[in-house]
Amino acid sequence: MPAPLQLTLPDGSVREMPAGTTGAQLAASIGAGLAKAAVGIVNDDKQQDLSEPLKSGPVRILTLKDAEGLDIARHSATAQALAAAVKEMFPGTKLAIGPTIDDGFYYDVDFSEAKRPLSADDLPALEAKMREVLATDAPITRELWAPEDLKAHFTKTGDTYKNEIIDGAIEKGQLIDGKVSVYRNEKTGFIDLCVGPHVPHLGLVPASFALSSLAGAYWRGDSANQQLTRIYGRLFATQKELDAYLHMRAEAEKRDHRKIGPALDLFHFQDIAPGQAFWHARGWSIYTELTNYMRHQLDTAGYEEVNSPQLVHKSLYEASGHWENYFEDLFLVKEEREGVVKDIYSLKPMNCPCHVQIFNFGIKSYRDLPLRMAEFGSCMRNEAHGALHGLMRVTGFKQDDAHIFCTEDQMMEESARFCELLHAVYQDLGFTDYFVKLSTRPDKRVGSDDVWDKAEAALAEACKNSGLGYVLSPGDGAFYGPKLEFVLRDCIGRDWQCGTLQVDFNTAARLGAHYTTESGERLAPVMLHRAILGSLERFIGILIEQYEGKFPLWLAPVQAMVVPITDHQNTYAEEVAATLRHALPTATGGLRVEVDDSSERMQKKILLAQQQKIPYMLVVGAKEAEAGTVAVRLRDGTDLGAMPLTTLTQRLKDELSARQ
RNA sequence: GCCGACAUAGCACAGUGGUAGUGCAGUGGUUUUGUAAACCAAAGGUCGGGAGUUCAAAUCUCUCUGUCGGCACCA
Repeated sequence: MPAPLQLTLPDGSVREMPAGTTGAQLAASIGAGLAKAAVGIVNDDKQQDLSEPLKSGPVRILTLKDAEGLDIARHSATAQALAAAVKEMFPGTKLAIGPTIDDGFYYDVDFSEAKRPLSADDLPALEAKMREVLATDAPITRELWAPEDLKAHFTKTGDTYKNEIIDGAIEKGQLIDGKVSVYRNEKTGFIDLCVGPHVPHLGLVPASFALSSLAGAYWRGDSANQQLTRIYGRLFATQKELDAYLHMRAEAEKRDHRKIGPALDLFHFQDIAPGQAFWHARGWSIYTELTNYMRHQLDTAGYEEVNSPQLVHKSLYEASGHWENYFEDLFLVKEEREGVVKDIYSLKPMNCPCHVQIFNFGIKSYRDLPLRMAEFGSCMRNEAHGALHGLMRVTGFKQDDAHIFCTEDQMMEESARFCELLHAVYQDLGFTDYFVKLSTRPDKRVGSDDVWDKAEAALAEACKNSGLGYVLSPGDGAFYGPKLEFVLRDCIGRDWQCGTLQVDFNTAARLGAHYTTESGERLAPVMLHRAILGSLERFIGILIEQYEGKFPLWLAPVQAMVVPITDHQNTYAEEVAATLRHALPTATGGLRVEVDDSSERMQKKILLAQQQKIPYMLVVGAKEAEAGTVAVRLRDGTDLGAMPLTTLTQRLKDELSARQ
């Protein structure tokens, strides 16, 4: 007689059950309600099916209220309902993989041998079919198959991608006693390869889901492979949560910088210059303020600003390695004479090789290091067309770019100082929840492994010293060195690299940069490539979404709108505007004040200023003109009442310096 | 670049083979107004570009460009 199980419940109590007890039996022994709601169980820190026997140790029964339980339901929805529905409605399709994601699930399916491709119009019917499958409440049972038998099965059903997954599992030694787990729908016999767990019966998958969109996706994430059709779905425990999620998405889309930007007259895009913003006066004032702010920050931190050429001979990029690594993305300019190409130049795709040229001018000694060289240089990259995305991913952009030339000994301190500066800047700009990615050596790279070891260790150490937690992203480094990426999130949850710190032991040496050490040796300096905002375009895109266009006073394109009540106050309004413009300096000149002298009624003028998200509305009527005051109304509707201009100026001055 | 979709007035949209529409914005006029939309009028379009089918194309087909959702890429 095997020893009974000792099961520790989440409340700390211990329950003794006979050996062989399953999760389902445990749930039933606790309560009928729990038994009905259970979708899986965590036993001994491992998720498993309710049908599996338990081991002694901690147990936690999962329902849709647990994140893991919801994940199981999402998993069953895609693998058992969506997959089965696709196979039934579209003969000839081949199933690939169907994992869960943050808000739901997707399934990748090969439609190349189906009668026609899947279109978004098919989603409602597909979703209805899923609901039919779920409504059968079919039991889902786990089975272990010999790999060869299972491969024969999938060969028969045409799902040959599954066989590749099985082969991969064999290779990685992931079999369970030489077998592979599958899940079977007991009513239809549909079988999907899966490690599980799954809900015990389909009735437990909530009806609160929706197929949301279609996309292309490469098999195994490799563009050399077949492209599959990815079907996305969202699933939550209750309809209320699904509705709340969809509502949140709809609200988030209103913050989209691609909508707000043109609506606020900040910038626009046009076919004649894909991926390059036309910056309007109002958008450019933000650009100017931000650049000016960064310039001050860099100056204080001991950087010197330079400017390098726009169009550079290809030999520089051949020497740096960029020609080989990014040839496709260079904008080339051919110099032709009488039909013969004499020379090829490239629009500058990044500043670093040019900065090395400046470094190389004259002999450098260890006394010159660290040398911090900054440039708000204009760069052009011919990005893959499908990659372009508003201001976030563009072909033409400027960065708050700088390269720190330093000795190996100085590298750590410089990295720490950079992380500190970045943090201070992000705080000023209202970003506190950025996250950090450490991207390590890619397959295609230059330099020896021990140099990479050193560079990667330096970045990890820098994070540690600055108290930054990071996510490791293996293989995502630049070809010349590893990098820290400082990532910000846009309104619809997409992540964008903004700041970066890269340790480069290769480029300086490749381009012949060196300095004389104390002992008279000639050594190549270490280069730290770093940016805080990253692409100004991208950063402004993020800022627009962060503030929903309601910029803090110092960044606001129009900082105050003077609203005369009748045209008798137009002259006074102009005087007020002129006084304020002269009273307070900004990066674009004086305070950015406009007067709405249109013949609209005041109510309409306020509405328009509000829609333009102008922080201050200064209403002037006969009373104000008489008293030499303005009636101050804020963007949020607050009425501060009438005040003398000097009071207002002080208030604005304080607000500007606080950058709020 | 790849898969799927989309492109109609400045903006938001309607129009599925037979005379190109609505609202807002813009323009002209009237109104002189106290904290989120005054009134009237006229105007505004090579229906993204090109080719084709048809008596006839915004509408169907092909192609190019751009955009959107993803994938891949991101120095």
